[in-house]
Amino acid sequence: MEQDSKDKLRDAATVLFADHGYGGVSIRQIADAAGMNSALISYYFGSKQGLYEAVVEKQVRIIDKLLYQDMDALDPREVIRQYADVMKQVHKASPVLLKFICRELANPSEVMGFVRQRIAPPLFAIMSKTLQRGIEQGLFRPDLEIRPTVILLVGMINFYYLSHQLQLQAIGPEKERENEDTYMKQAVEIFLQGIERR
Amino acid sequence: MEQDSKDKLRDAATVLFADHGYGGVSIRQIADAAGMNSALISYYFGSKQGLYEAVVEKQVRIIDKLLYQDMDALDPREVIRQYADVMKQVHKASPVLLKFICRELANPSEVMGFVRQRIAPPLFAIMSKTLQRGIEQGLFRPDLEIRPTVILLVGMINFYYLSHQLQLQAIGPEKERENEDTYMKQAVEIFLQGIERR
DNA sequence: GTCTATATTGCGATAGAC
DNA sequence: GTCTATCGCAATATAGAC
Repeated sequence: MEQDSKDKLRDAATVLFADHGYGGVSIRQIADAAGMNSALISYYFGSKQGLYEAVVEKQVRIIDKLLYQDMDALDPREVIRQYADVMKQVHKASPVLLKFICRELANPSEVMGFVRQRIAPPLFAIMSKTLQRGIEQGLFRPDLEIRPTVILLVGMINFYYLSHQLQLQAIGPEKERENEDTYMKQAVEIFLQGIERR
Repeated sequence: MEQDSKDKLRDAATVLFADHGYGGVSIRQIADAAGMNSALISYYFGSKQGLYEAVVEKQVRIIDKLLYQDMDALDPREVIRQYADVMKQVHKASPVLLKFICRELANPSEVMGFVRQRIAPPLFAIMSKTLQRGIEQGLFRPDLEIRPTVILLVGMINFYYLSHQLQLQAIGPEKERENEDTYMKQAVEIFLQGIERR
């Protein structure tokens, strides 16, 4: 049962850290949620921080697996559409990921800078290249500034999921099935029309 | 000196809470940073939580003051341009605001849901109305879904500031003066071209 | 591998002197 | 209005039994 106990602890910790942050959760709460003893955290992970690192490590692996596929051969517009689609999968595969990212935006070293080091750079590299190709092919406006445009694209795609965490239904009924598909489709459309050469 | 001490405590707390979150800071750290005694926090604010509420209250007041002006008479495109401009001012007036918002996105009730209750609703109301007007005037694509488009706009504008907190320079040199003005100008341009009726 | 028990540290809050 | 001293509690981590 050794691996089983370790996994149970890490899985329970993932949810609790996502919801309450590193400092907002005690090892006893985590152990209780996992149905284990708190001493096992030191045993398996060395310390509370070691456990946190194990949690983050697993989140990063989910992204790596989904995000970094070959996209160089595709039409640049298709890469952008596919990015939106992959992010949908990422957030579905790991509904808590965004909470960790938010925490890190608020405090880039809550425990370690995993977004800054492991997530953002490869993503920005891919997208910069894609925009550059689109400009060279005459698809996109030649006056586009690459970096701001990448930030814009990434923000557009991900902010939808951020806004969801706010439970904003109260401000106006979310229309029937006005769901992530509606949003993504329209966001990508607006972005592509917005950067199109004309 | 009474008001002075109170202000010093709240100001020191603002920075620390922004950087480390509510649970990540002790009242003793706050008092030290303010050059005051920790007992004064209870004296002035009743409790640590009372102090946190005072900090948030002040942040909300900064936004209220800048954001909610009359915009009904303007060209809808102009409202969008002005929104980008006001957000520039907001983030300049309160560089820590975004950290509080991020924390609340990660944990909608760190201590209280001020974004959900006090910031988001009026903003969404204004922008929904503006888009609606633009569609009626034939300026914007009639097939726009209002709600997703508002989320898109708000995300676009604010994600730039979020990305700044990541200190992403390493991923490629930030070009000379490729600053917030460049970003805002281009983001608004792309958005407006993207939602334009054609 | 898992438990109990505990050592140690730091927390928020307050009583009371000045 | 500000300080010192301290109470009571909960935290992490660990020693040692099983």
